[in-house]
Amino acid sequence: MTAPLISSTIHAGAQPLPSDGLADVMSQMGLRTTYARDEEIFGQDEETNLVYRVIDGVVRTTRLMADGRRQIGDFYFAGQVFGLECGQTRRFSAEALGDCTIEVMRRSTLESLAETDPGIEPMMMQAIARELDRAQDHVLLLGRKTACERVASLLLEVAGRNGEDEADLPMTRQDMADYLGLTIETVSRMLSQLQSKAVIRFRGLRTFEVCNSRALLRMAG
Amino acid sequence: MTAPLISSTIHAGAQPLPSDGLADVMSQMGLRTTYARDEEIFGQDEETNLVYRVIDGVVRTTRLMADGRRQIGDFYFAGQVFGLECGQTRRFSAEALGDCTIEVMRRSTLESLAETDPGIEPMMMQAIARELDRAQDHVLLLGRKTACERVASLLLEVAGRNGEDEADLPMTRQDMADYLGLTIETVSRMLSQLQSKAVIRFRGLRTFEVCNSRALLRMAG
DNA sequence: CGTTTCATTGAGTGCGATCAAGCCGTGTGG
DNA sequence: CCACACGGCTTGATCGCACTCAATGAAACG
Repeated sequence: MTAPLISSTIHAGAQPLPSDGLADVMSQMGLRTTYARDEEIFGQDEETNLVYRVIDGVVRTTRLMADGRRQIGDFYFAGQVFGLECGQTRRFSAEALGDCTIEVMRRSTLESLAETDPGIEPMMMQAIARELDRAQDHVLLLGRKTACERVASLLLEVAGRNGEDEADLPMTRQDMADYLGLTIETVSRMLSQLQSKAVIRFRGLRTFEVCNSRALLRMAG
Repeated sequence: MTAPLISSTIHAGAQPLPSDGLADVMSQMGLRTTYARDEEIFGQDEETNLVYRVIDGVVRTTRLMADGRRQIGDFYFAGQVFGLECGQTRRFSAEALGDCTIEVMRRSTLESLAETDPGIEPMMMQAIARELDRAQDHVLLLGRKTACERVASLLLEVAGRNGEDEADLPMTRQDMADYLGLTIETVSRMLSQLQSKAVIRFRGLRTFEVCNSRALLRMAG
Protein backbone atom coordinates (compact mmCIF):
# COMPACT_ATOMS: atom_id res chain seq x y z
CA MET A 1 0.00 0.00 0.00
CA THR A 2 1.70 3.18 -1.13
CA ALA A 3 0.63 6.77 -0.72
CA PRO A 4 -0.12 8.65 -3.90
CA LEU A 5 2.80 10.65 -5.20
CA ILE A 6 0.61 13.66 -5.44
CA SER A 7 -2.14 14.42 -2.99
CA SER A 8 -3.86 17.67 -2.33
CA THR A 9 -3.43 19.01 1.17
CA ILE A 10 -6.26 21.49 0.76
CA HIS A 11 -9.72 20.07 0.73
CA ALA A 12 -12.49 21.77 -1.15
CA GLY A 13 -15.75 22.68 0.50
CA ALA A 14 -19.08 22.54 -1.30
CA GLN A 15 -18.67 24.26 -4.66
CA PRO A 16 -21.02 25.12 -7.47
CA LEU A 17 -18.46 23.99 -10.05
CA PRO A 18 -16.54 20.76 -10.38
CA SER A 19 -13.27 21.64 -8.71
CA ASP A 20 -9.81 20.59 -7.82
CA GLY A 21 -7.48 22.18 -5.34
CA LEU A 22 -5.87 24.49 -7.85
CA ALA A 23 -9.24 25.75 -8.94
CA ASP A 24 -10.03 26.63 -5.34
CA VAL A 25 -6.98 28.80 -5.03
CA MET A 26 -7.71 30.52 -8.29
CA SER A 27 -11.28 31.28 -7.38
CA GLN A 28 -9.94 33.36 -4.50
CA MET A 29 -7.57 35.40 -6.66
CA GLY A 30 -8.51 35.31 -10.33
CA LEU A 31 -10.01 37.97 -12.52
CA ARG A 32 -12.86 37.07 -14.82
CA THR A 33 -12.95 37.76 -18.52
CA THR A 34 -15.42 36.85 -21.19
CA TYR A 35 -14.58 35.62 -24.66
CA ALA A 36 -16.75 35.38 -27.74
CA ARG A 37 -17.09 32.31 -29.91
CA ASP A 38 -13.78 31.37 -31.60
CA GLU A 39 -11.97 34.18 -29.83
CA GLU A 40 -8.37 33.40 -28.97
CA ILE A 41 -7.57 33.17 -25.27
CA PHE A 42 -3.88 32.65 -25.82
CA GLY A 43 -1.78 31.95 -28.88
CA GLN A 44 0.90 29.46 -29.82
CA ASP A 45 4.39 30.75 -28.94
CA GLU A 46 3.09 33.29 -26.45
CA GLU A 47 4.58 33.45 -22.97
CA THR A 48 3.15 31.10 -20.39
CA ASN A 49 2.74 33.71 -17.70
CA LEU A 50 -0.99 33.25 -17.19
CA VAL A 51 -3.07 30.32 -15.97
CA TYR A 52 -6.76 29.96 -16.74
CA ARG A 53 -9.87 28.27 -15.47
CA VAL A 54 -13.17 27.83 -17.24
CA ILE A 55 -16.10 29.32 -15.34
CA ASP A 56 -18.69 28.91 -18.04
CA GLY A 57 -18.54 27.57 -21.57
CA VAL A 58 -16.01 25.27 -23.23
CA VAL A 59 -12.44 25.91 -24.42
CA ARG A 60 -10.32 24.02 -26.96
CA THR A 61 -6.54 23.96 -27.33
CA THR A 62 -5.32 23.67 -30.91
CA ARG A 63 -2.13 23.25 -32.81
CA LEU A 64 -1.61 24.23 -36.44
CA MET A 65 0.83 22.84 -38.95
CA ALA A 66 2.44 25.11 -41.52
CA ASP A 67 -0.01 24.07 -44.25
CA GLY A 68 -3.08 24.60 -42.09
CA ARG A 69 -3.75 21.10 -40.81
CA ARG A 70 -5.21 21.42 -37.35
CA GLN A 71 -5.07 19.17 -34.32
CA ILE A 72 -7.14 19.83 -31.23
CA GLY A 73 -5.33 18.84 -28.04
CA ASP A 74 -8.21 18.86 -25.63
CA PHE A 75 -11.50 20.40 -24.59
CA TYR A 76 -11.88 22.10 -21.22
CA PHE A 77 -15.23 22.36 -19.46
CA ALA A 78 -16.53 24.45 -16.56
CA GLY A 79 -14.28 24.17 -13.52
CA GLN A 80 -11.22 22.89 -15.36
CA VAL A 81 -7.82 24.57 -15.33
CA PHE A 82 -5.93 25.05 -18.57
CA GLY A 83 -2.88 26.91 -19.84
CA LEU A 84 -0.64 25.64 -17.04
CA GLU A 85 2.53 24.75 -18.91
CA CYS A 86 6.07 24.04 -17.92
CA GLY A 87 7.99 25.59 -20.78
CA GLN A 88 8.46 29.27 -21.48
CA THR A 89 6.27 29.41 -24.56
CA ARG A 90 2.92 27.86 -25.34
CA ARG A 91 2.74 24.77 -27.48
CA PHE A 92 -0.95 25.23 -28.25
CA SER A 93 -3.31 28.10 -28.71
CA ALA A 94 -6.62 28.19 -26.84
CA GLU A 95 -9.95 29.43 -28.16
CA ALA A 96 -13.50 29.67 -26.84
CA LEU A 97 -15.85 27.13 -28.42
CA GLY A 98 -18.79 29.37 -27.73
CA ASP A 99 -19.20 32.38 -25.51
CA CYS A 100 -17.11 31.79 -22.41
CA THR A 101 -16.31 33.17 -19.01
CA ILE A 102 -12.74 32.52 -17.97
CA GLU A 103 -10.86 33.18 -14.77
CA VAL A 104 -7.25 34.29 -15.17
CA MET A 105 -4.36 34.57 -12.77
CA ARG A 106 -0.67 35.26 -13.11
CA ARG A 107 1.52 32.24 -12.91
CA SER A 108 3.95 34.20 -10.78
CA THR A 109 1.23 34.71 -8.19
CA LEU A 110 0.74 30.97 -8.07
CA GLU A 111 4.48 30.50 -7.74
CA SER A 112 4.85 32.88 -4.85
CA LEU A 113 1.90 31.25 -3.14
CA ALA A 114 3.68 27.93 -3.60
CA GLU A 115 6.66 29.19 -1.65
CA THR A 116 4.66 29.59 1.52
CA ASP A 117 1.96 26.99 0.95
CA PRO A 118 3.40 23.50 0.42
CA GLY A 119 0.06 22.35 -0.91
CA ILE A 120 0.17 24.43 -4.08
CA GLU A 121 2.89 22.66 -5.97
CA PRO A 122 1.35 19.19 -5.65
CA MET A 123 -1.85 20.72 -6.94
CA MET A 124 -0.14 22.12 -10.01
CA MET A 125 1.41 18.74 -10.49
CA GLN A 126 -2.00 17.13 -10.35
CA ALA A 127 -3.35 19.52 -12.95
CA ILE A 128 -0.49 18.55 -15.27
CA ALA A 129 -0.94 14.88 -14.44
CA ARG A 130 -4.49 15.04 -15.70
CA GLU A 131 -3.23 16.57 -18.93
CA LEU A 132 -0.73 13.79 -19.30
CA ASP A 133 -3.24 11.01 -18.72
CA ARG A 134 -5.58 12.50 -21.27
CA ALA A 135 -2.80 13.03 -23.80
CA GLN A 136 -1.80 9.39 -23.45
CA ASP A 137 -5.37 8.22 -23.99
CA HIS A 138 -5.46 10.51 -27.00
CA VAL A 139 -2.31 8.87 -28.39
CA LEU A 140 -3.91 5.42 -28.22
CA LEU A 141 -7.09 6.73 -29.83
CA LEU A 142 -5.25 8.38 -32.72
CA GLY A 143 -2.67 5.66 -33.18
CA ARG A 144 -4.78 2.52 -33.10
CA LYS A 145 -8.52 3.16 -33.10
CA THR A 146 -10.83 3.08 -36.12
CA ALA A 147 -12.99 6.04 -37.09
CA CYS A 148 -16.02 4.49 -35.46
CA GLU A 149 -14.14 3.73 -32.24
CA ARG A 150 -12.82 7.29 -32.10
CA VAL A 151 -16.25 8.83 -32.45
CA ALA A 152 -17.72 6.41 -29.91
CA SER A 153 -14.90 7.28 -27.48
CA LEU A 154 -15.64 10.98 -27.75
CA LEU A 155 -19.37 10.46 -27.30
CA LEU A 156 -18.71 8.39 -24.19
CA GLU A 157 -16.54 11.13 -22.75
CA VAL A 158 -19.11 13.81 -23.41
CA ALA A 159 -21.97 11.66 -22.14
CA GLY A 160 -20.01 10.71 -19.04
CA ARG A 161 -19.59 14.38 -18.26
CA ASN A 162 -23.27 14.90 -17.50
CA GLY A 163 -24.62 11.66 -16.10
CA GLU A 164 -28.07 12.23 -17.54
CA ASP A 165 -29.49 10.34 -20.46
CA GLU A 166 -29.27 13.40 -22.67
CA ALA A 167 -25.91 14.88 -23.55
CA ASP A 168 -24.83 18.02 -25.31
CA LEU A 169 -22.07 18.30 -27.90
CA PRO A 170 -20.63 21.77 -27.37
CA MET A 171 -18.34 21.55 -30.41
CA THR A 172 -18.90 21.59 -34.16
CA ARG A 173 -18.29 18.54 -36.36
CA GLN A 174 -15.09 20.23 -37.50
CA ASP A 175 -13.89 20.43 -33.90
CA MET A 176 -14.73 16.78 -33.37
CA ALA A 177 -12.87 15.86 -36.55
CA ASP A 178 -9.78 17.85 -35.59
CA TYR A 179 -9.76 16.25 -32.16
CA LEU A 180 -10.23 12.74 -33.54
CA GLY A 181 -7.82 13.00 -36.47
CA LEU A 182 -10.66 12.57 -39.01
CA THR A 183 -12.65 14.70 -41.48
CA ILE A 184 -16.09 16.17 -40.84
CA GLU A 185 -17.62 13.83 -43.41
CA THR A 186 -16.29 10.75 -41.64
CA VAL A 187 -17.44 12.03 -38.26
CA SER A 188 -20.89 12.67 -39.69
CA ARG A 189 -21.04 9.22 -41.27
CA MET A 190 -20.02 7.50 -38.05
CA LEU A 191 -22.64 9.43 -36.09
CA SER A 192 -25.29 8.37 -38.61
CA GLN A 193 -24.05 4.81 -38.40
CA LEU A 194 -24.20 4.77 -34.61
CA GLN A 195 -27.68 6.16 -34.82
CA SER A 196 -28.84 3.60 -37.37
CA LYS A 197 -27.59 0.88 -35.02
CA ALA A 198 -29.71 2.44 -32.26
CA VAL A 199 -26.66 3.03 -30.07
CA ILE A 200 -27.37 6.74 -29.85
CA ARG A 201 -30.14 9.03 -31.02
CA PHE A 202 -29.85 12.67 -31.98
CA ARG A 203 -32.48 15.12 -30.81
CA GLY A 204 -30.92 18.22 -32.33
CA LEU A 205 -27.67 18.60 -34.20
CA ARG A 206 -25.82 19.01 -30.91
CA THR A 207 -27.95 16.98 -28.53
CA PHE A 208 -27.97 13.23 -28.33
CA GLU A 209 -29.17 10.44 -26.12
CA VAL A 210 -27.28 7.24 -25.39
CA CYS A 211 -29.72 4.40 -26.10
CA ASN A 212 -27.33 1.50 -25.56
CA SER A 213 -24.44 2.49 -23.35
CA ARG A 214 -23.12 -1.09 -23.24
CA ALA A 215 -22.81 -1.12 -27.01
CA LEU A 216 -21.27 2.34 -27.04
CA LEU A 217 -18.68 1.26 -24.50
CA ARG A 218 -17.87 -1.82 -26.53
CA MET A 219 -17.60 0.16 -29.75
CA ALA A 220 -15.20 2.63 -28.14
CA GLY A 221 -12.58 -0.15 -28.07
CA MET B 1 10.05 38.54 -18.14
CA THR B 2 8.72 35.73 -16.00
CA ALA B 3 10.61 33.03 -14.21
CA PRO B 4 9.94 29.48 -15.36
CA LEU B 5 7.28 27.72 -13.36
CA ILE B 6 9.59 24.84 -12.83
CA SER B 7 13.28 25.24 -12.41
CA SER B 8 15.78 22.87 -10.94
CA THR B 9 17.49 24.20 -7.83
CA ILE B 10 20.15 21.51 -7.94
CA HIS B 11 22.71 21.87 -10.66
CA ALA B 12 24.39 18.85 -12.14
CA GLY B 13 28.13 18.59 -12.31
CA ALA B 14 29.95 16.84 -15.13
CA GLN B 15 28.22 13.52 -15.77
CA PRO B 16 28.86 10.61 -18.07
CA LEU B 17 25.16 10.37 -18.94
CA PRO B 18 22.75 13.01 -20.17
CA SER B 19 21.06 14.04 -16.97
CA ASP B 20 18.42 16.10 -15.30
CA GLY B 21 18.12 16.91 -11.64
CA LEU B 22 15.99 13.90 -10.83
CA ALA B 23 18.49 11.61 -12.43
CA ASP B 24 21.19 13.02 -10.16
CA VAL B 25 19.24 12.16 -7.04
CA MET B 26 18.53 8.68 -8.28
CA SER B 27 22.12 7.97 -9.13
CA GLN B 28 22.92 8.46 -5.44
CA MET B 29 20.25 6.07 -4.23
CA GLY B 30 19.14 3.65 -6.92
CA LEU B 31 19.82 -0.04 -7.30
CA ARG B 32 20.80 -1.36 -10.69
CA THR B 33 19.12 -4.24 -12.46
CA THR B 34 19.61 -5.73 -15.90
CA TYR B 35 16.87 -6.81 -18.24
CA ALA B 36 17.04 -9.00 -21.31
CA ARG B 37 15.56 -8.11 -24.67
CA ASP B 38 11.74 -7.80 -24.54
CA GLU B 39 11.73 -8.44 -20.81
CA GLU B 40 9.01 -6.58 -18.91
CA ILE B 41 10.21 -3.94 -16.47
CA PHE B 42 6.75 -3.15 -15.19
CA GLY B 43 3.28 -4.11 -16.33
CA GLN B 44 0.04 -2.28 -17.03
CA ASP B 45 -2.15 -2.00 -13.92
CA GLU B 46 0.74 -2.60 -11.54
CA GLU B 47 1.34 -0.24 -8.65
CA THR B 48 3.37 2.87 -9.35
CA ASN B 49 5.64 2.51 -6.35
CA LEU B 50 8.91 2.40 -8.28
CA VAL B 51 10.66 4.94 -10.47
CA TYR B 52 13.26 3.99 -13.07
CA ARG B 53 16.15 5.45 -14.99
CA VAL B 54 17.89 4.00 -18.01
CA ILE B 55 21.61 3.47 -17.49
CA ASP B 56 22.29 1.58 -20.66
CA GLY B 57 20.07 0.38 -23.49
CA VAL B 58 16.62 1.59 -24.58
CA VAL B 59 13.18 1.08 -23.03
CA ARG B 60 9.71 1.35 -24.57
CA THR B 61 6.37 1.92 -22.88
CA THR B 62 3.42 0.15 -24.51
CA ARG B 63 -0.28 -0.09 -24.24
CA LEU B 64 -2.39 -2.98 -25.48
CA MET B 65 -6.01 -3.00 -26.55
CA ALA B 66 -8.21 -6.00 -25.79
CA ASP B 67 -7.81 -7.41 -29.30
CA GLY B 68 -4.03 -7.09 -29.30
CA ARG B 69 -3.53 -3.78 -31.08
CA ARG B 70 -0.44 -2.17 -29.62
CA GLN B 71 0.55 1.46 -29.18
CA ILE B 72 4.00 2.47 -28.04
CA GLY B 73 3.93 5.57 -25.87
CA ASP B 74 7.57 6.50 -25.94
CA PHE B 75 11.16 5.33 -26.07
CA TYR B 76 13.59 6.09 -23.23
CA PHE B 77 17.33 6.32 -23.79
CA ALA B 78 20.33 6.30 -21.46
CA GLY B 79 19.98 8.87 -18.71
CA GLN B 80 16.21 9.29 -18.98
CA VAL B 81 13.76 8.73 -16.16
CA PHE B 82 10.59 6.72 -16.77
CA GLY B 83 7.79 5.15 -14.78
CA LEU B 84 7.11 8.31 -12.77
CA GLU B 85 3.31 8.45 -12.78
CA CYS B 86 0.74 10.32 -10.79
CA GLY B 87 -2.00 7.75 -10.51
CA GLN B 88 -1.97 4.62 -8.36
CA THR B 89 -1.72 2.15 -11.21
CA ARG B 90 0.35 2.14 -14.38
CA ARG B 91 -1.27 3.08 -17.65
CA PHE B 92 1.50 1.52 -19.73
CA SER B 93 3.83 -1.41 -19.42
CA ALA B 94 7.56 -0.98 -20.00
CA GLU B 95 9.91 -3.41 -21.71
CA ALA B 96 13.58 -3.48 -22.64
CA LEU B 97 14.20 -3.01 -26.38
CA GLY B 98 17.47 -4.87 -26.11
CA ASP B 99 19.60 -5.83 -23.14
CA CYS B 100 19.33 -3.02 -20.61
CA THR B 101 20.71 -1.76 -17.34
CA ILE B 102 18.13 0.09 -15.29
CA GLU B 103 18.36 1.99 -12.04
CA VAL B 104 15.38 1.63 -9.71
CA MET B 105 14.27 3.50 -6.63
CA ARG B 106 11.16 3.51 -4.50
CA ARG B 107 8.83 6.35 -5.12
CA SER B 108 8.31 6.69 -1.38
CA THR B 109 12.02 7.38 -0.96
CA LEU B 110 11.71 10.18 -3.47
CA GLU B 111 8.67 11.49 -1.64
CA SER B 112 10.36 11.58 1.74
CA LEU B 113 13.36 13.29 0.18
CA ALA B 114 10.96 15.86 -1.23
CA GLU B 115 9.76 16.76 2.25
CA THR B 116 13.18 18.03 3.31
CA ASP B 117 14.59 19.08 -0.06
CA PRO B 118 12.41 21.66 -1.79
CA GLY B 119 14.25 21.01 -5.04
CA ILE B 120 12.91 17.49 -5.51
CA GLU B 121 9.31 18.21 -6.31
CA PRO B 122 10.06 20.71 -9.10
CA MET B 123 12.36 18.07 -10.53
CA MET B 124 9.63 15.46 -10.57
CA MET B 125 7.39 18.03 -12.17
CA GLN B 126 9.98 18.63 -14.85
CA ALA B 127 10.23 14.91 -15.58
CA ILE B 128 6.47 14.78 -16.05
CA ALA B 129 6.51 17.97 -18.09
CA ARG B 130 8.86 16.35 -20.55
CA GLU B 131 6.45 13.42 -20.84
CA LEU B 132 3.60 15.81 -21.51
CA ASP B 133 5.43 17.74 -24.21
CA ARG B 134 6.36 14.54 -25.96
CA ALA B 135 2.84 13.12 -25.67
CA GLN B 136 1.45 16.29 -27.25
CA ASP B 137 3.91 16.11 -30.13
CA HIS B 138 2.88 12.50 -30.51
CA VAL B 139 -0.78 13.50 -30.72
CA LEU B 140 -0.08 15.88 -33.59
CA LEU B 141 1.99 13.24 -35.36
CA LEU B 142 -0.69 10.56 -35.07
CA GLY B 143 -3.63 12.85 -35.70
CA ARG B 144 -2.49 14.84 -38.69
CA LYS B 145 0.75 13.62 -40.25
CA THR B 146 1.07 11.30 -43.25
CA ALA B 147 2.97 8.01 -43.10
CA CYS B 148 6.02 9.60 -44.69
CA GLU B 149 5.96 12.56 -42.30
CA ARG B 150 5.68 10.24 -39.32
CA VAL B 151 8.66 8.17 -40.34
CA ALA B 152 10.69 11.28 -41.12
CA SER B 153 9.80 12.72 -37.71
CA LEU B 154 11.03 9.60 -35.94
CA LEU B 155 14.26 9.53 -37.93
CA LEU B 156 14.89 13.17 -37.07
CA GLU B 157 14.40 12.44 -33.41
CA VAL B 158 16.75 9.49 -33.46
CA ALA B 159 19.33 11.33 -35.53
CA GLY B 160 19.11 14.39 -33.29
CA ARG B 161 19.94 12.20 -30.32
CA ASN B 162 23.50 11.57 -31.46
CA GLY B 163 24.65 14.60 -33.39
CA GLU B 164 26.92 12.58 -35.66
CA ASP B 165 26.19 11.89 -39.28
CA GLU B 166 25.48 8.25 -38.57
CA ALA B 167 22.55 7.24 -36.39
CA ASP B 168 21.41 3.99 -34.92
CA LEU B 169 17.82 2.69 -34.82
CA PRO B 170 17.63 0.71 -31.59
CA MET B 171 14.10 -0.55 -32.31
CA THR B 172 12.63 -3.04 -34.76
CA ARG B 173 10.36 -2.00 -37.63
CA GLN B 174 7.47 -3.35 -35.59
CA ASP B 175 8.36 -1.01 -32.73
CA MET B 176 8.58 1.90 -35.13
CA ALA B 177 5.19 0.97 -36.60
CA ASP B 178 3.53 0.70 -33.20
CA TYR B 179 4.96 4.06 -32.18
CA LEU B 180 3.91 5.74 -35.42
CA GLY B 181 0.45 4.19 -35.72
CA LEU B 182 1.39 2.35 -38.94
CA THR B 183 2.22 -1.19 -40.10
CA ILE B 184 5.72 -2.58 -40.58
CA GLU B 185 5.16 -2.74 -44.32
CA THR B 186 4.32 0.94 -44.53
CA VAL B 187 7.31 1.88 -42.36
CA SER B 188 9.57 -0.19 -44.58
CA ARG B 189 8.16 1.38 -47.74
CA MET B 190 8.61 4.90 -46.40
CA LEU B 191 12.20 4.15 -45.42
CA SER B 192 12.89 2.84 -48.92
CA GLN B 193 11.23 5.90 -50.38
CA LEU B 194 13.31 8.28 -48.28
CA GLN B 195 16.38 6.39 -49.34
CA SER B 196 15.48 6.50 -53.03
CA LYS B 197 15.09 10.27 -52.71
CA ALA B 198 18.60 10.39 -51.22
CA VAL B 199 17.34 11.93 -47.99
CA ILE B 200 18.81 9.13 -45.91
CA ARG B 201 20.99 6.14 -46.61
CA PHE B 202 21.04 2.85 -44.76
CA ARG B 203 24.35 1.22 -43.92
CA GLY B 204 22.91 -1.75 -42.06
CA LEU B 205 19.30 -2.56 -41.23
CA ARG B 206 19.55 -0.44 -38.10
CA THR B 207 22.13 2.14 -39.06
CA PHE B 208 21.46 5.09 -41.30
CA GLU B 209 23.02 8.33 -42.36
CA VAL B 210 21.16 11.58 -42.95
CA CYS B 211 22.21 12.77 -46.40
CA ASN B 212 19.90 15.76 -46.66
CA SER B 213 18.84 17.01 -43.24
CA ARG B 214 17.06 20.01 -44.72
CA ALA B 215 14.85 17.74 -46.78
CA LEU B 216 14.27 15.43 -43.83
CA LEU B 217 13.23 18.36 -41.68
CA ARG B 218 10.87 19.57 -44.38
CA MET B 219 9.38 16.12 -44.87
CA ALA B 220 8.73 15.74 -41.14
CA GLY B 221 6.01 18.41 -41.45
C1' DC C 1 -37.33 35.91 -47.36
C1' DG C 2 -32.60 35.26 -48.93
C1' DT C 3 -28.03 34.45 -47.19
C1' DT C 4 -24.75 32.11 -44.62
C1' DT C 5 -23.01 28.53 -41.97
C1' DC C 6 -23.06 23.89 -40.54
C1' DA C 7 -24.25 19.09 -41.35
C1' DT C 8 -25.53 15.06 -44.16
C1' DT C 9 -25.20 12.08 -48.00
C1' DG C 10 -23.40 10.16 -52.38
C1' DA C 11 -19.76 8.96 -55.79
C1' DG C 12 -15.21 8.08 -56.70
C1' DT C 13 -10.28 8.12 -55.30
C1' DG C 14 -6.17 7.06 -52.85
C1' DC C 15 -3.33 6.10 -48.90
C1' DG C 16 -2.13 2.84 -45.99
C1' DA C 17 -3.62 -2.00 -44.59
C1' DT C 18 -3.74 -6.75 -45.70
C1' DC C 19 -2.20 -10.84 -47.85
C1' DA C 20 1.56 -13.16 -49.85
C1' DA C 21 6.14 -14.13 -51.64
C1' DG C 22 10.91 -13.67 -51.37
C1' DC C 23 15.32 -11.83 -49.35
C1' DC C 24 18.93 -11.64 -46.01
C1' DG C 25 21.60 -12.20 -41.88
C1' DT C 26 22.10 -15.25 -38.01
C1' DG C 27 22.16 -19.29 -35.52
C1' DT C 28 22.06 -24.37 -35.23
C1' DG C 29 22.88 -29.03 -36.18
C1' DG C 30 24.67 -32.54 -39.26
C1' DC D 1 32.02 -26.77 -43.83
C1' DC D 2 27.41 -26.67 -45.63
C1' DA D 3 22.23 -27.30 -45.05
C1' DC D 4 18.57 -25.68 -43.03
C1' DA D 5 15.44 -23.09 -40.18
C1' DC D 6 14.08 -18.87 -38.23
C1' DG D 7 13.17 -14.05 -37.47
C1' DG D 8 13.33 -9.58 -39.28
C1' DC D 9 12.87 -6.94 -43.36
C1' DT D 10 11.54 -5.76 -48.11
C1' DT D 11 8.70 -5.79 -52.06
C1' DG D 12 4.57 -6.78 -54.85
C1' DA D 13 -0.50 -7.27 -55.54
C1' DT D 14 -4.83 -6.28 -53.98
C1' DC D 15 -8.26 -4.53 -50.72
C1' DG D 16 -10.85 -1.38 -48.03
C1' DC D 17 -11.37 2.48 -44.89
C1' DA D 18 -11.27 7.07 -44.68
C1' DC D 19 -10.49 11.15 -47.70
C1' DT D 20 -11.89 14.19 -51.44
C1' DC D 21 -15.08 16.35 -54.25
C1' DA D 22 -19.71 17.60 -54.98
C1' DA D 23 -24.56 18.22 -54.18
C1' DT D 24 -28.21 18.72 -51.06
C1' DG D 25 -30.46 19.57 -46.62
C1' DA D 26 -31.21 22.05 -42.42
C1' DA D 27 -30.68 25.70 -39.03
C1' DA D 28 -29.46 30.31 -37.71
C1' DC D 29 -29.53 35.06 -38.79
C1' DG D 30 -30.23 39.50 -40.85
